[in-house]
Amino acid sequence: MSNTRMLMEMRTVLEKEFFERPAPAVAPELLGMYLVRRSGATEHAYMITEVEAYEGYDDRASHASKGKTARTAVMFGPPGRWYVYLVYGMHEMLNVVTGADGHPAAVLIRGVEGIEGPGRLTKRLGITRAENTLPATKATGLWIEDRGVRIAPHQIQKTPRIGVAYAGEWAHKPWRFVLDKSSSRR
DNA sequence: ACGATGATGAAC
DNA sequence: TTCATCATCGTA
Repeated sequence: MSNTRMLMEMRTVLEKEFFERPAPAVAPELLGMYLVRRSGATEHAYMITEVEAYEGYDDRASHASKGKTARTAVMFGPPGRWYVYLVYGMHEMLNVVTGADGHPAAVLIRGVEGIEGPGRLTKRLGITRAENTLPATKATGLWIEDRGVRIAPHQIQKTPRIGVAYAGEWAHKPWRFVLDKSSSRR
């Protein structure tokens, strides 16, 4: 079997260790990975194209900055679990918990190939708070796969996070990472 | 530019 | 128990 063929067929479910790092390190590496959804017999995979990092207690844009509560408890738990919450009374937001157990951090998945916007994404894939706290590292209902796509640094656009103007200095951190289609060829 | 729509956290 | 706020989106 050729090397190329092996790469093309590579399908590795991301493990807990992948997520056991600071969110700003994990987030850009999720670009090019595949969000995989199984509903009954059908399975769909979507390449991740837009993410945001929320890191630690001090990040005022993060829900964790208010401390551990019923909602945010999962952020304080082990890495590699889903954190799904409702915002504006109608949109479910999909996050993966990162960092060591006890350290609150997560990456918000804001977009995948063909679906722009965190609310649209969860609606299209049928993701709700029912997924909250479930592992993102088991190939059951919803998980993330490495399918061999490698993203070069010049294809990643860094910007401040969206919708966090209330967060003071933290609003300026360049912790939103977008896969830039126009720079995908060199 | 604005309203929808309900959970959350903090104040009372 | 009430209140302001919210990691957004569709319609105007």
